[in-house]
This record gives sequence, structure tokens and C-alpha cells, in this order.
Amino acid sequence: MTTTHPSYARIWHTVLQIPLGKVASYGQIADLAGLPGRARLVGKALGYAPPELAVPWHRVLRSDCSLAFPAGSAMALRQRELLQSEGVLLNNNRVRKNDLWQPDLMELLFKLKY
DNA sequence: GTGATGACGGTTT
DNA sequence: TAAACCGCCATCA
Repeated sequence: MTTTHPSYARIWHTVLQIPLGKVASYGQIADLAGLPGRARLVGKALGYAPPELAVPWHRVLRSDCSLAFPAGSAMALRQRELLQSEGVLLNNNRVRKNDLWQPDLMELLFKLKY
């Protein structure tokens, strides 16, 4: 395809790594995808994400755990519905910090705990 | 080539 | 706690 942006595939692949029932921030996805500081690119990539990949775009939100869409928006309502179907409870337009995906920190916390 | 925009982030009021 | 401000980078007029 003419609009083949290499970084986008990277971003999609990273978003696909988010476990079910967990959420990640745009900045975190950008960082894991090897694109620090390009959080906006993640949003762009999600907009270009083909449905064949089934990218869980709804598991990606802002760094403050709020949805990237204005409350009441059609997309925001859809995202809220998808998250709740996965067990992620939302308070207005925000999710619980407990539902954040923390790959490295989770293992670190496990080691510190024991 | 310049300026404006955006599914963002972090800091400051 | 919420809102405003600035910075960042790719895309578009």
C-alpha cells in the first residue's frame, strides 16, 4: 500500500500485547513501540488500524486514565462499552489505576513483595 | 515553505 | 481536583 508507515505496524503490534481487562496509555504504547515522545502518532496509527488486525484500540487511553474522546461522544460511549465488557469499570470518563497494564512494574512488585 | 491541527504528555496555576 | 499552558512530532491546507 502507498500509505505504508513502518511505525504504525509496530504500534499495532504493541497494542495487541495489552492483556484483556487491562489498559495502557498512548505514551506507554509509544515507548514500548520504540517511539518515545510520539504519543500522538499512536492515536494516528489507531485511526489507520485495519479491522483485520482486531487492534484493541479501546484499551488505549490518556496518561491520566481518561478516554481520549470527549464524554458523551459516540466513540467515547463505544469505548466505555467495550471496556466494561472486558471487566474494566469506568468512573465517568476515567478508569481505575488498578486496571492499568504495567508489564515491568508488575514483576518488580511481585519480587519486592516476596 | 509556513502555519494550523491532532484518538498526547507533563508541568504549572 | 480541574483547567490552562507549553512542548512534541507527523500530517494537511
